Amino acid sequence: MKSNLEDIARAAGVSKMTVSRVLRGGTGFSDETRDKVEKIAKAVGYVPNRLAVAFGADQSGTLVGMCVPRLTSGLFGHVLDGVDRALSRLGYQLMIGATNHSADEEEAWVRQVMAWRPAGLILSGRTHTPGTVDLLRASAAPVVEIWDLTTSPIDMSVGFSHFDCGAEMAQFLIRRGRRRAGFVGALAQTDGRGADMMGAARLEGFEATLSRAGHPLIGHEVLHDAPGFYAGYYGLETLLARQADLDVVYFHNDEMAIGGLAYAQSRGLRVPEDIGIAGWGGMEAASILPRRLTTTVVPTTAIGKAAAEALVARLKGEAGPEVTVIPTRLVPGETG
Amino acid sequence: MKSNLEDIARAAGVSKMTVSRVLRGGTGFSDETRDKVEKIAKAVGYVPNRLAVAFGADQSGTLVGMCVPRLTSGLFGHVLDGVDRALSRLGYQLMIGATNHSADEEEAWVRQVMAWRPAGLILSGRTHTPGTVDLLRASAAPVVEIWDLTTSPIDMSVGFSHFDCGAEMAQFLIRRGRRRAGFVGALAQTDGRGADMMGAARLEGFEATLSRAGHPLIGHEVLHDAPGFYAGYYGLETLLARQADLDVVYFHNDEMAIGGLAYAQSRGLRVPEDIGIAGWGGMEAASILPRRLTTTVVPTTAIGKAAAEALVARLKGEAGPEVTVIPTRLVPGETG
DNA sequence: AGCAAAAAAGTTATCGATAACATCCGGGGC
DNA sequence: GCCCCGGATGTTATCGATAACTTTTTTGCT
Repeated sequence: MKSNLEDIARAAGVSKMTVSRVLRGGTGFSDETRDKVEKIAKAVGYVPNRLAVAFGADQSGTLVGMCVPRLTSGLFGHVLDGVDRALSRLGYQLMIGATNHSADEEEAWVRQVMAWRPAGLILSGRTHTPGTVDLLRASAAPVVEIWDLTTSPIDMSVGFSHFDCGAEMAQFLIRRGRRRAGFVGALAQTDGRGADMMGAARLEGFEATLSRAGHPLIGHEVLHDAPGFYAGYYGLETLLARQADLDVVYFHNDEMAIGGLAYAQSRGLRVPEDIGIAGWGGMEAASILPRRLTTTVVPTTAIGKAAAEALVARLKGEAGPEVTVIPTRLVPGETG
Repeated sequence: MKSNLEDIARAAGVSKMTVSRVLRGGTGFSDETRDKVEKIAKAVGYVPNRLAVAFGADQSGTLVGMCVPRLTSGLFGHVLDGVDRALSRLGYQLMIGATNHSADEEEAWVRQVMAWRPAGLILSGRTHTPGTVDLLRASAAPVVEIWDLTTSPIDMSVGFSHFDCGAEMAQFLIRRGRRRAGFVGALAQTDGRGADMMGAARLEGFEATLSRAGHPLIGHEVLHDAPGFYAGYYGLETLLARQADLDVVYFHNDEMAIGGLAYAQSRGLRVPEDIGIAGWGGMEAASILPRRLTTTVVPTTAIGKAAAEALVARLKGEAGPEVTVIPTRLVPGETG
């Protein structure tokens, strides 16, 4: 059923080349020829073969690969949306993958995708295997690393500093009079190798700033579990069993913070009077809560959009920015 | 930097064909040749060119296109995750797109993707433009329609019946003694053409069952807004302004139901004593609530997995099931 | 009319992998 | 010694679009 340029050319009594020129809207043909070719192309339902075009050019031209840690993350869903809106409007196709927080899975994905000769890639995070870096450097495709900012990106970087997020939250909580802070985090899924803590830089920034202010971190609990509601609930339970005298707890993300909030309520602890709760990420659903969660809002869609735009600029030969900072915003709320 | 079979062949002193045979793990070469070729391929960092393979075969072989209404939807994020896990394990690549609830945008996306000659497609919903259907029928690629079940799918269908979801909820609420039900929904984004109500079949099933039971739907409010927390909040406000005597309200989804819950609380209405609230979808974050939301849980990941498996079965020439029903589950909760 | 210039159209080569077919070579059977 | 067989390897054609180039036709001008 599929027809190609030659079929149309034969039907129109012209050459393939003329058909190609007409359908790409170039010049070098008469109005009469154009009408005839366009009519036939429409009649036979011609669908161009990008495989052939891409193969001939030895690069896909309009294929962009994007890899995120998890497809089920609300935050990355919005990043993906920002990228998709910006790219699809310009005729690019998006090939996606998930690392499940494993650098090895990322390498496997990059290897698969490179076989399609993508025009560009968007990766999440700044930690990659040496094999991944080799693959990327060997190709001419521009790469945007999003989320964690890198001062020395492979190519380009769009995001924010997790360290600064943690530091800012520490400062804020100290200003609000908190003196005995704890932290509840989550481990990324292991993959044989040691598991990294997710958003570890946030804890570092938090801890360093607390120490500098003279009120060091009292305790922390890192769960080996998906960073969701239940991990927050049980994480706070475990942490308080060890350190009952905390006056504020900083959570890995809003879902976990909400879980912590639920635990505090179940124990009869008043928030924020008895204990403060702070999250991170700016989860939409947090607006469910009767009182606004103290958190850091991450402009996810803007990151996706900026990443797509930086990539496209580079693809068009313009000198895109090497590092784009998308500032996060601490939202005071009523729980911290 | 990129090398091809010929480079390796030259270095190894053999022909391209022999290299191809070795790297694909076939037969017809000596151990000595295999070792030499494999060593060189690794040394030069050979990455096969799937563009060339796909082009030669006149179909991509391992490229699957998937289109969802919104990338930011938590439910579809999980569907996407189910599909990705099932497919990436088998070496397929996933090309995604979003319709933003517009059949025309879906057609545009399908047209773009067909140019890549995908091995198969996964679409969401059963409403497509005639142009989309033509494109799909003209290609040999198998198509899985997910989410809404269709009795007459283009090819295959995996999902559940929205009508039945609505009907089941109506039965449940009547059993709980509700007699004056209302509904709050949301319009899909318009695209010039008339906007369809999202999940319209759910309202139909709800309404039909209520009528049959002798307690017809009293009122409904359909907002022209994203189906989120605020739409639920203001939707209930508007509905109650017109019909103050409702004893239960069924919402388009859990986000909206939670918004409705917030409005009820702000008005001093007791839930479920003064008014019942029911949602749909099984949003994870709903577990945040002090009392469990009455809702219908949709097994999103299972739908994605089943869709991927049905597609792969068809691609392997097996006769996959035409229609796969993934049952939803009504969760009673304490709000309805 | 004649001729140059521009417009319209055609030809050829190319991209990488692979199926299908062709060839080469050594060893065993007669 | 010759022939056949089969394992190892090489050769050719192919897929669709397009860049670069060439040829043909038309137009405009004197």
